[in-house]
Amino acid sequence: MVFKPLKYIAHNSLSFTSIFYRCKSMKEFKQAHAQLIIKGLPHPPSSLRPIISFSALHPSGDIAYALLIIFRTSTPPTAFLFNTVIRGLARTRHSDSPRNSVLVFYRMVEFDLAPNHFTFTFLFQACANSMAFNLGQQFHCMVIKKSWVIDGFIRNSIIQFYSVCRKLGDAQRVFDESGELDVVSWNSLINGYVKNGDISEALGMFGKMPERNVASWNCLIGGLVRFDRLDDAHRFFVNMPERNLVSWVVMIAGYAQNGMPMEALALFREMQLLDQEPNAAILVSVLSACSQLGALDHGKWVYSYIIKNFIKIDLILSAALIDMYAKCGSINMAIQVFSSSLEKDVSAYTAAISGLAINGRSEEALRLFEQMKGEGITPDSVSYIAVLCACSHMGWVKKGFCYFNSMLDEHGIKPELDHYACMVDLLGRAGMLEEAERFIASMPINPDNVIWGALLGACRTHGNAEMGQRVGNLLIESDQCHDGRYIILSNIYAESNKGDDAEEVRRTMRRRRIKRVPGCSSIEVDGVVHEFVAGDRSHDKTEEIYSVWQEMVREIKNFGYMAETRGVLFDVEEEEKEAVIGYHSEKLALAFGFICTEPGSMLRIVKNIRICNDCHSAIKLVSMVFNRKIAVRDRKRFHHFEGGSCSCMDYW
DNA sequence: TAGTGGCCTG
Repeated sequence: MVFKPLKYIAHNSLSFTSIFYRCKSMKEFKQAHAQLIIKGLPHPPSSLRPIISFSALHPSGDIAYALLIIFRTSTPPTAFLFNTVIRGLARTRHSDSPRNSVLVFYRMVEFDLAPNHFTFTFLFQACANSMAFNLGQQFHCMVIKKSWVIDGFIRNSIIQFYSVCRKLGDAQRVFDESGELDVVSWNSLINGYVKNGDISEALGMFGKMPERNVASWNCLIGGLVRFDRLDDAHRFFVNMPERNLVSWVVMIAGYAQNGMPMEALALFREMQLLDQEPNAAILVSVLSACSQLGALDHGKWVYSYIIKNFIKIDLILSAALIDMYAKCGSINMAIQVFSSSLEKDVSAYTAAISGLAINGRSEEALRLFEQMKGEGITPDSVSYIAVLCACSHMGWVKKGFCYFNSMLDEHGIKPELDHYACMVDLLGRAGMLEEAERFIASMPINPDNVIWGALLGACRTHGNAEMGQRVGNLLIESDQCHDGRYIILSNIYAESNKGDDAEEVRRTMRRRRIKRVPGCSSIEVDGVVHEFVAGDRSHDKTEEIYSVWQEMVREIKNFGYMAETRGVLFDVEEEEKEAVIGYHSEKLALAFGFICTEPGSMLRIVKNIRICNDCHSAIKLVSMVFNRKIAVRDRKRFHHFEGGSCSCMDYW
């Protein structure tokens, strides 16, 4: 190991103290400390303080080292030093931390050092951070029994502790019994109600607060976001007297995590216009919004912002970047970010594996999965979703089952509903419908509608009307509000020439007032995301879009394009059916892309539902005839069209 | 992000 030489040579303990304060990492720090020891210099209290503070509190610190110094040096320890170690343990959200905090606390007592206000605040924090209810309760009893004066900090730590442990009755009692409450007491309790699922109580308390600070508003906004009340959250956000970085994080992350990526980006833009510097947490949410939208230009901008501003790419940010590039269809860039990360954890690997899988590079995905295991990184339940997804996209049934079985056998990971859904998808796509149904029957947990939905989709793909009808009706009755299942069932009927049954399903849908979520495609041009629905005429360039597409159709018809009208329900002439599917949203987005971009450049389209057969074959031909690379991301995966073929090899 | 410290919001 190579150590950088010390910049300053110290000759007495006091000058060492100033060196300790300048250290940037634990490695550097230990090197300086070693010099002090080698020189045989003493550890006066003034030099012990920075030694313990650094080792116990610095992000690269080493709490065991701090304890070793306390116990091994001849200088008698002080309550401050013990408090610092307890504080360090309380902050680390590690499962051992409360137990270790208590052990350190007992050693402190053994040294005849009396705990003080700081000690208890840190101990309650440790218990809260690790949800150690019994332990925290014992400390609460101890404080009362010893008639310890409970100051504002201790009281608030106790309220916070009970709130975090979801013991709202206890938290409320401490709150009610205290004569002197401050804004932090209110915030802790409000947050307790939010985390406990009681948003109305939280709102009520917020209304009654004698004074509020920015954290009070943030607590409430965070609560509303948790309850999917994004509009209410935004109203509070707009009206709050002042905002801090956390306010922006709460709101932007709220949008990004609730499927409102456009709103997340709009708010991020507002933040920039106000010259507010984003932090890594905000950039992670912005990247997630870019992933959802497939907005590669926005994502690239975030990446260059990170580089330009020397923002540290930690494990979370690195996984977010990999995910963004992969979900925007730029898989090579995703792999580049992955390869250049110095540190890789299971999330980074999983983002890369899943990225390769959805981009049709399943072999590499599985190779990377094996490499990850080879590096000694244990896969988690999410990695297995990515792996099963890779198998499913290629129809690798046998391999899929091998991995599925290895989850429990090799890593003790119990398959969850998502994994079973992947397996049903794998069997269903491969046309093994009977096997898929038997697999569902053999599941040790109750199958949910996602699983039956996967089977229903497969019934349509493989034209099994009998099973489709059975599964479709079961699904529709168990969840009457899901529009997609009605559509698939009616399509199954339509495709097996049962027009009356198909129409009946549509009638039921209308009777139950089920609103159909429209198929919607977006394309990003010059950093602006343009959205289209089927038959959309709302765009400024509508006339041009339609005429360009008609021209393109004429062209590809010369190369054998025939409109695939099998799935179109309406009882109309063939020509009209062509018109219905002729303006699917992805086709409009594609035509718009042709208008606005240079010939030969790549086009990226994102669709909210699965691409239909007709669009798939039309775009294949467009890629060949017009010599364009076109990437279409549908609900499940990417289709990379080039030279007349698709990366999915027509298996999707 | 550590300097005799502590409670609330991500």
